[in-house]
Amino acid sequence: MSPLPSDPSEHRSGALLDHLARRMRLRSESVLAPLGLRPRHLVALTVLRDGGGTSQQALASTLEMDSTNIVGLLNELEAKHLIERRRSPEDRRRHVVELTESGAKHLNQAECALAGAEDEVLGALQPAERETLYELLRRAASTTPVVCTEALRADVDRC
Amino acid sequence: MSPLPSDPSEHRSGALLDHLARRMRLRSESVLAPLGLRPRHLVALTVLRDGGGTSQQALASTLEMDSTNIVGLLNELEAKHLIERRRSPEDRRRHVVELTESGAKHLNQAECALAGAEDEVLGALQPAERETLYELLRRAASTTPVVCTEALRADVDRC
DNA sequence: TATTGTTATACTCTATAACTATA
DNA sequence: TATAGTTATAGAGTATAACAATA
Repeated sequence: MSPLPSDPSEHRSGALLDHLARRMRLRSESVLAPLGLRPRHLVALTVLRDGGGTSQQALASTLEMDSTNIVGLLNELEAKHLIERRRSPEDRRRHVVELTESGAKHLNQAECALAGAEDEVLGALQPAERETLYELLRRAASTTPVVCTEALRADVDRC
Repeated sequence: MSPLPSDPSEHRSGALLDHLARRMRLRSESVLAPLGLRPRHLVALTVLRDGGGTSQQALASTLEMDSTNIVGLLNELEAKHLIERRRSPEDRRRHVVELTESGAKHLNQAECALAGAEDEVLGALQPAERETLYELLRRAASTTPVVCTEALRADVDRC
């Protein structure tokens, strides 16, 4: 029993994505707990490593999270000295958020620890297939889709 | 800026899965709201369509959700007459949960409506690539991974 | 005694609104 | 007036514990 659409012509990936992400998250929580981190922390650290110093608003936009939740998230990471907040010299309203050296180290350690969780969740796929999956996910995630709720709502009328 | 590991040899898909699933979920909520459904409902309906009549415990195991949350979820779906609960004749403790005709119809309608959301989130991929992605996700989801928290926790020591 | 389902409850995650400071 | 960040708070999602019915 698994969440697959019965009509092969449909092939909606949404439910599958949701399901696998949940499985991965449940296992990641166990793996990251000893490090004092949660999956959400890891996503933020990853973005900061690859995106460099950005404002909190830019971070909120990238993660599609409410900026109020970014505050608490960064507070926790800052308390662990994994990130740093500096006032931007150009615009003193902005906080430039950057990964610390310790943050980068902890991120690498966490990613290594997560290999086991991923092996478990993606165990049905061979290494080459996992690589393909990674590449597809990476490309899909690299674009920031335009949010247009009204247009999406209208879609339901077609059905 | 996007959540990609910087070291190509790592290729951890966990954060990417989390990120894309979140994007999909945010859009799905908008699409499903007019139908009175939420993403979680759709996952359950999909499993029921493909898995046939199962007990609530089996459903909890498949979805890796706590069984107490299954109760509320099914209550909502039953109130909308999208699923039915029947006492199992063999074991009167069990509730056999099945999709109603109306439930199957609403599920198809919802999946059709979700096409727009998926187009938005997976817009960077071509149709053939989306098909590949779907197939990989489907195969990964079709196995129920063994939950072994202790073994996972031990992984962190390697890093 | 063990299992299925349920209720009650607490805890976490997330979003909305109002506030401060800078522009 | 508008923007970046923060705080307070309410809502949804989830898990833990105790219970009822059945095996």
